[in-house]
Amino acid sequence: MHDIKLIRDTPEAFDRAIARRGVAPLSATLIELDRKRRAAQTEFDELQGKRNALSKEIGAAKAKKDEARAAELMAEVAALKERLGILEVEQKAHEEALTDALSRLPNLPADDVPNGLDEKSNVELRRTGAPKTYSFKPKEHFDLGEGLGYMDFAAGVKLAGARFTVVKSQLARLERALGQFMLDLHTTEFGYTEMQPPMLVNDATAFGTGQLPKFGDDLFATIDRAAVSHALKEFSESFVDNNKALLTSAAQPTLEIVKGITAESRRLLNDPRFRYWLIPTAEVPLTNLARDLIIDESELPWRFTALTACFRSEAGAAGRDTRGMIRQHQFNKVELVSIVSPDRSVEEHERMTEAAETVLKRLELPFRTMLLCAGDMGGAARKTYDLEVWLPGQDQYREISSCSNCGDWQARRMNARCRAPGEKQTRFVHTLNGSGLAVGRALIAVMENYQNEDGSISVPDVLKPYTNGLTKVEKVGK
RNA sequence: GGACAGGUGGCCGAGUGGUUUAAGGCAGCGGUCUUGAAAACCGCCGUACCUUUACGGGUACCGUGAGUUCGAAUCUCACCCUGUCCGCCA
Repeated sequence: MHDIKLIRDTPEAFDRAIARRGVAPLSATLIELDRKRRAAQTEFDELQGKRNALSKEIGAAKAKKDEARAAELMAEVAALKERLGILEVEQKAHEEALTDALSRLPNLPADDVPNGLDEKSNVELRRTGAPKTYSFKPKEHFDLGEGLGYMDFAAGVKLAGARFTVVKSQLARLERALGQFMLDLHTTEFGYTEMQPPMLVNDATAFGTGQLPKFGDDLFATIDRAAVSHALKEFSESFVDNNKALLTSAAQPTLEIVKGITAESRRLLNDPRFRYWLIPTAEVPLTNLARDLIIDESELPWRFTALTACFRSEAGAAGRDTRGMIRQHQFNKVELVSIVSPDRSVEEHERMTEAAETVLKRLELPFRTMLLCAGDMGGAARKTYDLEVWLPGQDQYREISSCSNCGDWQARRMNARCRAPGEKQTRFVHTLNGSGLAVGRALIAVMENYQNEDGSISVPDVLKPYTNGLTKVEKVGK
């Protein structure tokens, strides 16, 4: 969400910045909406003030038993009423239109973010660790997984559908070890507090981080069917009662009643009260912990980490990465979230990226750090670093982490503020999030980088404390 | 799922149609007194928006939304949430 005051003050700069994200100039439209909104509000406030003053006089007149004066004043107020009603509706309409327009715009890129509209313009900042050389041709993770019998794609399809996988046995253990290792690293060495947040969230939470209103189609949603049934039953009973006339007069009374109840049923299934979104990342619940708060700046930074399942519809990715478990509807991820005062987010962004990089360094996986260009960032971000891990089976670097500084863009949506000790003025916090890391992809990276010629996978040293003696993932039995 | 109670500023808490401009207290901040501290006393102490060069002025907000009224924290309706007890449950 953007600050309309800032747009008002520097419209050209705003248009130039959103142009870098491929959005057409909008400041003129927004400013005009804002002008109408303020005009309505100013007049409304004035009339309301007049009404309040007159009402008070009525009270005084009545206390003095001066009914004639009271009646006179009441007539005066009545004259204001119509205009007041119109202005209220106008003000609300302009305000909603403005908020809606503002909440659909992506964040402005930071000054040091390169221009460009897609990943071709991303800038490689550094490479860490050199890809190993293999005396054999490295396999891709799905061949390794199926060869071991520990990655069952057919079972995933049977149980759920495409883009679901069942990971088994020693590989499942290895994935769990990866998650534990990451959480331990972030909590003990980087000061993050481990959390277990809800994986289903409401509309307000999904709006706060920017999934709604624009990107609802990328999410899975659930409905509380029992609650819907209950509401529908209550509706049906009163609906039939209220439409008894239909039963005797209409040509097709039953049809009319069925139509009414069907319409209500359809409405209830989309009622936000009964709908929960499956989180696409733990960023969503963790960041929203700050929603509607005024946090004392002495408490900041807040640093949270969580290992959760993440759910994504991958609607825009048809045909991409269909083999294997690179791109799944459900995957595990350790997420990092920081809530900081506005003057600290730049340094926190570097720190968070370092935490994510440390995971790959300790696992001794080669990777490169990318600075995303303006057009390739997510809507909430003002600046993003991607970590791309080397996959010898695929012979390329693949994204495994994305660390973003969102500035105050999410904070404005969430109304998340902070206040310096002794200060009166509140400021919007800055929010940051990063994967530390995507656990499913880390499993793939370990498999491909630590594979042996016989198809077994050596366990990285740093994971050995977590695997209960297992040092090599290999096929057991026949 | 059943029964009851409740939702007021950072916290506690009064307030059932008009001097409420939300009492009072706690916490916090400033001051007087004191060598210093405590106590006592005095003062300040919610958020957002509109307006003004500024000083200032105004409006909204008492869980949310609608309604009644000249006027709503207060009355009406719906919804949300919380607590307690009972039932069921991983």
